[in-house]
Amino acid sequence: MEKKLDRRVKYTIMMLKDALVELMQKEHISKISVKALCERADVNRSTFYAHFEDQYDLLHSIEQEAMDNITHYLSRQDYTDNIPVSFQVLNRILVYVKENAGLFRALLSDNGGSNIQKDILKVPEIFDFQIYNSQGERTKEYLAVFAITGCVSILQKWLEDGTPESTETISDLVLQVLYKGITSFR
Amino acid sequence: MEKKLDRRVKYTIMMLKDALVELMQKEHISKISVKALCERADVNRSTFYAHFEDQYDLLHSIEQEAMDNITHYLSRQDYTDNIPVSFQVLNRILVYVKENAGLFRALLSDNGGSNIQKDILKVPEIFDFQIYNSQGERTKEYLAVFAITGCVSILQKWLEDGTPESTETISDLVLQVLYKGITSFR
DNA sequence: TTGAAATGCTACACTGTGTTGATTATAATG
DNA sequence: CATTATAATCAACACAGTGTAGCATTTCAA
Repeated sequence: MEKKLDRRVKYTIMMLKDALVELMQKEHISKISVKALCERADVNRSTFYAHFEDQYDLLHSIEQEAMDNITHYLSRQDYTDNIPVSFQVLNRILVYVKENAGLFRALLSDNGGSNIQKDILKVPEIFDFQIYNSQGERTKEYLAVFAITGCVSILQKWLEDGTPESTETISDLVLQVLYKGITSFR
Repeated sequence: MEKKLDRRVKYTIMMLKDALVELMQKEHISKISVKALCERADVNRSTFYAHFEDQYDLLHSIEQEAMDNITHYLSRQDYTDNIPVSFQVLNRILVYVKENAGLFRALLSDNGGSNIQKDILKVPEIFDFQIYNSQGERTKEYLAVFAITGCVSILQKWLEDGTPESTETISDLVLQVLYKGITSFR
């Protein structure tokens, strides 16, 4: 962790992050130039390069911050259930996501680059696949990527459409399709 | 459909497509300059602009061609089973994908931009969700994106790792996790 | 063989990049 | 408040990729 006591630095970085999230609502990260980003944030381009290498570096910083918030958000939970992800945990995440819909709409959309999906996969507090020890290692890996991308895609659509359903509705939907499969909806 | 009888045009476009697929094995489409692409393809930059607007235009053309091949590949199938996607259909796709592993590794990887996933979603021959008419429209949409992205992510991993498993193994895995959920693997 | 079309070649203005050094503005400290 | 440290701004720079244009050259199809 870095110490950023200086108000100027915090303000600059905040402006840059907000600007990137805004721009990423409409266009892909690769199409966002450092120049346009700085103009939107009203920050000098030299200042940008003093803090980040490029847009992707800034985006990664935003993703990191979001992931830290989520993990911290989940730090005090109980692991009583013997399932990869519980309703309680999932719904708590969704509440946080919905509260920061703009941010996650940018991070999870096609405009992001989908790096964050792999980060989510690595958070053991969310998905616990150790209970599938009877399966081979590769099968577990396949199940993991299937589960996380499937869930994230539902969140993507949910966010793109303006989170019309409640977090509980989405949580139930995700858990049912994940555990029981799509045929359980017949 | 356009007619491209001239050998020169076909050769040029083939070289460009091959070059882009090659470059996309290692770097994101946004990082591939038209200049580098043309150098790799040994095609003049002016010639490139005579056919395509930019890298993305060329990529879209490649995706289109691949989708056309898949749909044509599936044109003569029987719809006897009452399920969204049958083993027969899925396995036939996987055979085609495995035969063109390099191409689909590029198209389906993070280096692509994941446009093709939405194209796949629109092919009614692959996923038939009409049998879920008892469900609400939004639920069906959620199930569809969940199914397609989950399946594609498995294919991505399969391709990245060099398609070590047989097409039948992957087909079985996909259908089981899709229909019965991950808990069926306990 | 010949006309048509595709490709190659060169040059051009334009834009964004990443860096540098000097200057201004502002935060932190005693 | 005054001093010091440092962050942000500004102007300028070389560099690279873009998209376009005109003209020369090569290749194809008839």
